[in-house]
Amino acid sequence: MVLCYDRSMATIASVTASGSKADQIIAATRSLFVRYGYRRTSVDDIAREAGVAKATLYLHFSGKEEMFREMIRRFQLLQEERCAAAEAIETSVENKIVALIDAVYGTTIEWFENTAHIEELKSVALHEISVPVDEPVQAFRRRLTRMIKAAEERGELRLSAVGSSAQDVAQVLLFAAYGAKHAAHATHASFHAALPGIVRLILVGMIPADIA
Amino acid sequence: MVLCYDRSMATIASVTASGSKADQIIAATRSLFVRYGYRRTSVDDIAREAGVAKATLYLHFSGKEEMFREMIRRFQLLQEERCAAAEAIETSVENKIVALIDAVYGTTIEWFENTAHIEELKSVALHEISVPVDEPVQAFRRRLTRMIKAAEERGELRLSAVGSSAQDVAQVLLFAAYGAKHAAHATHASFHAALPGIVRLILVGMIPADIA
Amino acid sequence: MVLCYDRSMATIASVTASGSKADQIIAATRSLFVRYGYRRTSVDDIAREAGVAKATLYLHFSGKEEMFREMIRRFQLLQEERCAAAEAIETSVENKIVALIDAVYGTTIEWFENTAHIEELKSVALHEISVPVDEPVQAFRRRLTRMIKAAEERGELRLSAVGSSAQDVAQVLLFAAYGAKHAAHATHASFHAALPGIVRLILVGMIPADIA
Amino acid sequence: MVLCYDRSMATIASVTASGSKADQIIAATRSLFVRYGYRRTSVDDIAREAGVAKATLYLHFSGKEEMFREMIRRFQLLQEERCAAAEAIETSVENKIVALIDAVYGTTIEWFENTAHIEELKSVALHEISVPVDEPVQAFRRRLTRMIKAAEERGELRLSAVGSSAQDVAQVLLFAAYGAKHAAHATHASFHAALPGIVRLILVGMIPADIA
DNA sequence: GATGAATGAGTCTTCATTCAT
DNA sequence: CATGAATGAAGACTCATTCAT
Repeated sequence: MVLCYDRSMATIASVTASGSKADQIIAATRSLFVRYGYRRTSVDDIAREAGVAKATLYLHFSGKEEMFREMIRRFQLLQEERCAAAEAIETSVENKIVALIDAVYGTTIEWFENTAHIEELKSVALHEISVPVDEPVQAFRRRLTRMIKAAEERGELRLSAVGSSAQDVAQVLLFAAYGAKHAAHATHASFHAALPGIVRLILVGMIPADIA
Repeated sequence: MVLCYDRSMATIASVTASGSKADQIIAATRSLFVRYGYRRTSVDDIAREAGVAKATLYLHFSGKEEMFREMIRRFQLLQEERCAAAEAIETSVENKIVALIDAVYGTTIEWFENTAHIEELKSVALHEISVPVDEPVQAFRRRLTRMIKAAEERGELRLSAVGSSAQDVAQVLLFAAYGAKHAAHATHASFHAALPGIVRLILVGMIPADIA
Repeated sequence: MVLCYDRSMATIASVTASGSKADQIIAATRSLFVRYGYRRTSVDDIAREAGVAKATLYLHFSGKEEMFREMIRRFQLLQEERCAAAEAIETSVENKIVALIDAVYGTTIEWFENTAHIEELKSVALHEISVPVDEPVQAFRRRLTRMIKAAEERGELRLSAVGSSAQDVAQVLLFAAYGAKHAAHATHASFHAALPGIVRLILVGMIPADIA
Repeated sequence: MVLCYDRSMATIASVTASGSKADQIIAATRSLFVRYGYRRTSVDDIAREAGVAKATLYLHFSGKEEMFREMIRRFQLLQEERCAAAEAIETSVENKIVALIDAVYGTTIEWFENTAHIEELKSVALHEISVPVDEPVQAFRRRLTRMIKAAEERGELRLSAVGSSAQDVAQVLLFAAYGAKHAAHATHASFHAALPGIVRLILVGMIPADIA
């Protein structure tokens, strides 16, 4: 199995490096939101964790919401970078799909440590803070569809064999991967390990005999 | 397509019928938690929505947590009832699988109106209130696996064709359905409509030529 | 030592006998106020302890305050009865004084079981409910003074020996008895046992040699 | 009569001086608890009296209980200081006893303004907040006993004359002083004035003729 | 007479945010 | 830049009392 993305290029550490005060604050924000969720984390907690006075937080960010927004922004930056890397790899379509899903969902698991509060965070982002956390997922779906279409055109996948469109296949892949990400007790490692099998099961009927 | 479960038997209305005060309170609880989540819904809000004084809530329930617990209990009762009905239908394995998934996830979508707060609620249930909301999902997985195994023994599915175990297939079905349930803007209707296609795509390689 | 008062004449049981509903309620009131104090005892608690519905309490009493007033009234009735009995005994002045103090303070200890909440109760009685709980104590002081004066006239006590008035001696006796009553962990029995020694120590300088 | 303790050394003012916010809060706490008792005083009341926002109270103290504890702590500090001063005076045993009692009970009357709520406060301290308010009183009893024993050894008191032990005499002195402190309407001044007479009456039988 | 159900006013406590220094 | 101190608004929960049955 190829290494899906070059971890040295973009790591959590590189995005949360504790250089500036702002970095410390965002690192504290991520850590606490992961552990306790948005609501249960008080601004006091963040200040204590970041080792600064509460008022200092307000020097750098307009409030709790902006700290959250910035934390998400850094996450999406990392995710985006890894996605681009995954698309650039030259390998079989199956491997590329695995790499892309891993870049998106694997990064999510890594950053958010598969926290039980992930969807409280998502819910807050969408409904109270207006961060379009769903947009990257849509982009992901489009990328995946494009990848499958290209493979079909190259003859690497035969969608006609299962009577489904590229959109349908991308959709089901995405659904299954999402489900796997949310399986209880999933870690980045377990997700990483299970992914190829899931992709293979879904694609199995579409791979021409001469390739399989 | 068969009707997955007989809606006249067990509907949300039948479980939240506004007969007693307790029913009114639980109905208000459900409605507000769906709209605003657990934390953002205050006990005052619930009292206002239910049309009773705050103290009355405490006459019927020991606190906010117990209102939540009772709301979940009623949901699980409904879900359980529909699952049993789905398992009892006599039809093709594909239809039965669709019916079972619909009984579990369709009911969830219906009850919680696919709220963006679903996982805040799940998180609160699991971590702060100790309601085992995951247990029914495990039961669901076992039922699904059993169904697939039975179909294989009857020759209705050929797992050997894709080299997967019944557990694997059940797992992927569950992952995909979970993903579909969480798709943005999914409604009970859209989920209901998409489900057969998803199930078919995953099972397509395992259905013997003489049946398909 | 003579028996200070005839217990068969007036006992707590005879005043709180659980005949009527009102009796049950007052018995519950006494028991709970002794155990938890006035504020910490809720009307719910009283209803539960008395085995009646909360609304029933309000049939018999206008509110929590009146239950308290009635409870005090019954206590004072008992105390009064025992005082009269103590005064009627024919014995030495020292014994009579002991008997009188015991009738007042011993009854208090018995009724209120030397509760730590005694003065919260007194404070509530005086300041919020306007029950003159101090009045009986003043009457007691007058009785004691009268007793001492009579003894002096009879030559049984010689106040001139210590240069104090009957009022002064009564006062100090009363102070010391009050202190003994409030000693930590005092029970009715321990108070009863310590009382003669205390009285003797205070009177010792006034007893004529021919009597002592 | 000697001045029992040098008031300029340790006064209520010096302990509650309204320098810091915490001081203001404790001063308000003392004043309100004295006037209304613990339960009847709400945190809102304290905030209003102290002239700060309610949240400010929680900045300085963890809650109502801690405000109470701190108020008691300051009282005990003052009491302790005055006791030490009383013991150091060089004068007759009678005067020293009066001075010591005044340091303990006089300070209590002064600080708590002989409030009717004194024992609700004591009860709350002992039973709900675990402040050992009885311990200083025990220390006081030991000091008093020691003082009497020393006087006996010096021949200043003759306990044999009344057939009592030093403990007994200390006990009765303490009881009587406690009673005087709790006399209705006692003020610090009236207590101060009555104390020497009370002590004298109790000690009168033990003072050798050559001294008296 | 007795009660189950209901409530308005009040309790203590927390939190995101601001401001003078 | 950084902070200690302060706060208004809101949160969950309790209680003595009332009323229709």
